[in-house]
Amino acid sequence: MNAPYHHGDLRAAALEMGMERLANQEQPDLGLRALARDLGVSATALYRHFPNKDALLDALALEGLNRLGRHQAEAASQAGGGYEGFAEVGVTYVTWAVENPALLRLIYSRVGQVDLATDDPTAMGEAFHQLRSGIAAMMPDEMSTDERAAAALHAWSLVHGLAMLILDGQVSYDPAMVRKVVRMTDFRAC
Amino acid sequence: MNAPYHHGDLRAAALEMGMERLANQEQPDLGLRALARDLGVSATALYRHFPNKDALLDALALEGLNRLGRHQAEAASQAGGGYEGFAEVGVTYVTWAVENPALLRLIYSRVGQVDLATDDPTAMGEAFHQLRSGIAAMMPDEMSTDERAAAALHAWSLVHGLAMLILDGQVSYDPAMVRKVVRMTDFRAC
DNA sequence: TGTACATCAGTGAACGCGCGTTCACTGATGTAC
DNA sequence: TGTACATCAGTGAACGCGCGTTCACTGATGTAC
Repeated sequence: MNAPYHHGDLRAAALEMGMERLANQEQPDLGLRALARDLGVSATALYRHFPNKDALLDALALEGLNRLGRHQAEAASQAGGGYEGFAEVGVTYVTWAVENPALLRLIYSRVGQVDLATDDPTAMGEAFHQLRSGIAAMMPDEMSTDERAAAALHAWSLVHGLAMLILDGQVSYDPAMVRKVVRMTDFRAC
Repeated sequence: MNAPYHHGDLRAAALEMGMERLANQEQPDLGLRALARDLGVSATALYRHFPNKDALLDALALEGLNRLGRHQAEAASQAGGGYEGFAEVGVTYVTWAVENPALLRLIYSRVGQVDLATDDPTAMGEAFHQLRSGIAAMMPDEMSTDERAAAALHAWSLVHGLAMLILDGQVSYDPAMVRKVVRMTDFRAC
């Protein structure tokens, strides 16, 4: 656990503590009062930095999505192009999900709803768009735009579904199995 | 809405009303008190039929899983064998999920946790096992047992992931797109 | 340099909410003799 | 046939909980003159 908040940027401290809480949970349930308690601060203090709880959760989800995006981008650059790189990035997605279950759930639960109240309603959509286009960019060159979109959605669905099945306890996490299952998607051959 | 409960089997009425509530929600949040209110019955009355809220939710999840299983089995028998049947069953899974978002979420959220308190803790595991083996049975004959398991997991992950992305509002529901994406998994060719 | 004032991040008390669960109870139904 | 009794599905009141949010407030910090 972090040290309780003393002085400084409470907004940053709240996000940090929130991320830490999420890192130690399976479910993304996060209470504003509980978080304030962790910070050693009154619940109302948080209202100086977030208009309401939703905004706090949105900020956490956005931060999480950015981390995921960075992680994926890094994996993509390290793995190089071609099929090997593509498969590696897919495995990386599942691994990250397994390591950040509550955060992944929070991300996907927050993006769906339209949040016109948030100061930057498009931020998360933007971040997701990057994630998606990152996937699409790894498709074989000879594909048409439509084919790329479908193939990207296929790949995203596969790794996301596999991750969710593992997070929900349907499938035990086995890196070798993940690798094997991900590599069964191969757009070159077919 | 159903008519409020008058007399008869309250347990059955509660399950029915619960299923109806879930059918009209996006999220699987279901309160014991709220359900009792819908039934026109005191909250405590439900304790005559369920030991606690968890048992109620488990019963609903089990019922939902059975419905899903029946739906999948029916689709499998109608679609016939071979690749066409396999792909059709996959599309059916996604369609059912889109039509029963809260119920699907409830199912997957309940199965994970070990519920030793429940009178039949293995019931859901059993039902899921059937779902899984139903998928595995559709794999090409020439596959080894290991290959079948991996291929079944791949197929399950794909449709489940696609369904979740749609339920979470990441991807708009487009039957033609679903069909296209599902059919990109083809274990014959590769 | 000192004083008046605005700003603003924090506080604690309070509101109202819905929840799961417990408790002692009532009243109808069925059964034994 | 009538009476005593057990069973059991329901009731309403109450407990304690944690939550998100509001309100009027305090006290430190910085700035203008």
